[in-house]
Amino acid sequence: MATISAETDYIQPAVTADTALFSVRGGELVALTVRREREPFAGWWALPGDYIRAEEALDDCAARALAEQTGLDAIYLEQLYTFASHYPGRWGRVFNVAYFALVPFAAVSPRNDENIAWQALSRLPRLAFNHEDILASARRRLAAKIEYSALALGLLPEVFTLAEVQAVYEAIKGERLDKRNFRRALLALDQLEVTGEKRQSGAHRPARLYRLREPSNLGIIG
Amino acid sequence: MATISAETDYIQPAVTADTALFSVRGGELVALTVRREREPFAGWWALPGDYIRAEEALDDCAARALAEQTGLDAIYLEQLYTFASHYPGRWGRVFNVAYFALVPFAAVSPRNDENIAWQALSRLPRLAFNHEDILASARRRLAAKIEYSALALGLLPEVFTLAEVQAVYEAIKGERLDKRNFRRALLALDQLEVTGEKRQSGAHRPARLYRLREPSNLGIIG
DNA sequence: AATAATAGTGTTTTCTTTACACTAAGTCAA
DNA sequence: TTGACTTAGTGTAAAGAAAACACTATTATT
Repeated sequence: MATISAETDYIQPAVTADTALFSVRGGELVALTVRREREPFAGWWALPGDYIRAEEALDDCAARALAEQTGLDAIYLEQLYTFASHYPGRWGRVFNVAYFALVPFAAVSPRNDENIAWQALSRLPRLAFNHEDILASARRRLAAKIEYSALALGLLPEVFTLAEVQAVYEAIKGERLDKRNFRRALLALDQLEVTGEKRQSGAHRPARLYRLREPSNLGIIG
Repeated sequence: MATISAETDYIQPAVTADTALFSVRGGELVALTVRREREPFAGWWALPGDYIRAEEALDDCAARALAEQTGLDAIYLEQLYTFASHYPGRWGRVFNVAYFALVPFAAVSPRNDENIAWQALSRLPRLAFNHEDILASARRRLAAKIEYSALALGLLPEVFTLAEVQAVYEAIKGERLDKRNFRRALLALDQLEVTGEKRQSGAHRPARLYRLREPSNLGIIG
């Protein structure tokens, strides 16, 4: 029987944690990218991420990179998949431990930094490394998860209309939903409450505004 | 804005692919373990796995380790989660990319090697490294996946009775299932066919034997 | 005052899931 | 050879979940 291979045989790769961060802007699903400053792929758009440090936990690395590069803090991150890739020359072997998360659009956009941008998934630019693969994989996971969880509530701003929530779900699932069935199911989650305020957005009846009842445990479901 | 950290800052860890391999023996869920021959944890039971080699893909590494250590070949492996751990001394940082898979019990048991053993999950010995955590995580994934897929059909031998399939599902889910409902749902998957043979196993009516219709695409579902 | 646009609301139908009990076919022992 | 025992095998009814479906309400605009 073969055993654990000889020590000379295994390699010493670099490990990164990279996050596919989703939001919805104008009913369209978007992902956050940051512009790389150094080689390789200097100047390219990439997912926020960093090399892991000695003694650092994977989750912590993903959270730290996100905080450093985007200012986002303390959001729910879920590990997605680990990708192995190989780059010629001195960069060598890289393992990407991919994470994904959802945030309200407003959580990042105020920071008007040219090196951070939301990209619509429907017209994504080329990304550095294998980040396009990571993003595609995260998008599939997102669509699958949303089927059986209240996960997408994490995408919402402070207050919102039910039509806006429906737009988020439709953007993620890529299909139209029935208004009455959607509202019934959403309210049955018992996570929303009415604010009493209304929002006027055109020459028509204004919509009631809602807020999340308990912002704490979102995304844990499922 | 902070950027990708300095090159001196990141570390060069070891990366392994380890597989939680499940089967069912006598209606009980079991996992395959191999005995470690070298330090650290020499003599302990561990999950089959190995350090990844230069240029090797993660999936290939998991498959190779499994083939070398157990003789199993060409089974469906699904990546589960990546764990980071740290061991004092010269072993340093290790990342375990965990996989999980299901096989018919007979696929491994004939090989009567003292250094390979199926362990009942209900009375698992201490395992090397963080392999108990990996196994616990894999068991949760298994239970979740089986809810909405035909995954557990991968656990079956060449031919089998419906009662045996039900025992597999009951072992994984940890609850009793209704015989009629189970059979109806199972046959509705349209993956089984009758062999025409029967199996006598006691002083009672013999059971019809079934086989898988298309052994190829199991586990892909869900 | 009429028009246009989105907000908001229940019921019916269909499908899925669950609960539930008896007959069939074999072995074994008296 | 017959009765007792054991597991195999089968259908239907009820409950619950999901899907289909259309009209009234409220505001701005002209």
